[in-house]
Amino acid sequence: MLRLHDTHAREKRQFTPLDPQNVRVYFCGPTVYDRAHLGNLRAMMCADILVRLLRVLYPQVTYARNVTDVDDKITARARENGEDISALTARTTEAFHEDLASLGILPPDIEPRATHHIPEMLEMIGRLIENGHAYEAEGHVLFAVRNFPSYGELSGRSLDDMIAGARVEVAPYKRDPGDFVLWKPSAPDQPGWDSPYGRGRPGWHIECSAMSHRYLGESFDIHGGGDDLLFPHHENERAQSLCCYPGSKFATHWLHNGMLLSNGEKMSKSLGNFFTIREVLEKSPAEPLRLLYLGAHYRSTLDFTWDKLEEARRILDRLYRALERGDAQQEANVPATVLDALCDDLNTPLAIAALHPLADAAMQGDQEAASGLLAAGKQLGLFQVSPAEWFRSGVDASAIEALIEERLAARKARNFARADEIRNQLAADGITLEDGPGGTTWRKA
RNA sequence: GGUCCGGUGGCAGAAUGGUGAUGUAGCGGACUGCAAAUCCGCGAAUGUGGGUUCGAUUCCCGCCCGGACCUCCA
Repeated sequence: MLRLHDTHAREKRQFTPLDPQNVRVYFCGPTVYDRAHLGNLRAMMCADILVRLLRVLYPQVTYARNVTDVDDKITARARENGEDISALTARTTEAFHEDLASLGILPPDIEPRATHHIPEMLEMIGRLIENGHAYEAEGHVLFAVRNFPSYGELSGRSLDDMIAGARVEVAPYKRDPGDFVLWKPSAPDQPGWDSPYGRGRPGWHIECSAMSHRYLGESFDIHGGGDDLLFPHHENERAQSLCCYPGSKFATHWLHNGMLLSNGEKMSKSLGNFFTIREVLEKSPAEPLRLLYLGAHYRSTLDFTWDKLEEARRILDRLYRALERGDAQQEANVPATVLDALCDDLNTPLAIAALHPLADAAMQGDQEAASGLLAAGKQLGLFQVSPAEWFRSGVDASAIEALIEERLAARKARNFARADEIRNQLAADGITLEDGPGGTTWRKA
């Protein structure tokens, strides 16, 4: 029994799928003009936790996440780089996939690209013009917000308030300042497709409406993305889709994740607190980053700091140690404490807190607890490697073991000076020794 | 300016109309040749002023502070 906060209702609601045999989820994916940054990762992580949970609760989940591969930022970047647009988007998409894969984020079932769905978008635009929700003006096609009474309902703002606070000049061809572009004309050096309105390219919002419709139908279960997409992107998607397919529901649940800050401020290149996923993964294994994200509820603002990443690594050290000591076995069930936490609006901080008593028991040799811990961690996308890999991969084990042997001999001879010298030498190389009743073990510090 | 969200121990972070999880850090102890790891124990928090209530951290209002969005940023 899953409860999710629904942005539209502004409260937690019991999740009831339209079709319990096939839960359908759409998340807004990346615009592929540059490497993904830590902020982009937040939404992808949120979707990952959601989909992983839905997969244990329902027999089938169809998860679609688009790639926006036509956009003025892409055009501009390709020009700067002196690179073909298609080369830029292909390269960036591949990098995006690599970054997410290293964090254990499961790929979507369907990953539609905007440029492959121009006909679907034009089809929707045509219908919207026909039924009076859109109009042509100076080569543009615009959506008429005033013809859609519940415009603003999703994001909780009134059209009049928005216009009062507007800080951008309104294009003269708009009938209403709130109208937004479905299709816009392309200059010869901009990407474009032939259409009844002339050669042009789609507005941003229409692609998600067209692709969600194509793959998930007129009505589907969950639509998600970052909080910053709520307005205008999701508001506009909803307006387009509902007007295009009267009687449909579009998304029945809306999920929005909070923003990520870096050192207390919004990431920006000039502040020096802007990090791509790649940059972080060059300095840290991936799992601490995942744990850092999961340590905050998805709807709250999350502040990324290197100290938190380090703390996450220490927590993982302890959890992996518990798995090792408890000799965790695969394929146990996820303990109810963890599953219940996730079912309460994806409460990952509570789920992680529930890991610790399992770790305590596992530490004392409780294999059932250790196996439960493993299953729980895997449900959260953690424990992608074995404890042995976590603690001891990537270094020359035989050299270390030789030194351990030498140190053992020194200790037997009560030559502690030599024994400590060896331990300090290994410590300097990032290796920590642990003398236990069963002998000496080692791990990466 | 408009709309919205949030302010919990040193730090992170749950929960709740009635004794405020968990982690991390700190401190003390056990264990250890000394460490590391582990175990035991300790101290430590609901921004502020009102209101509702037998009782508020939780609900309501004001204030202060932080953040997001306001036409293409996850």
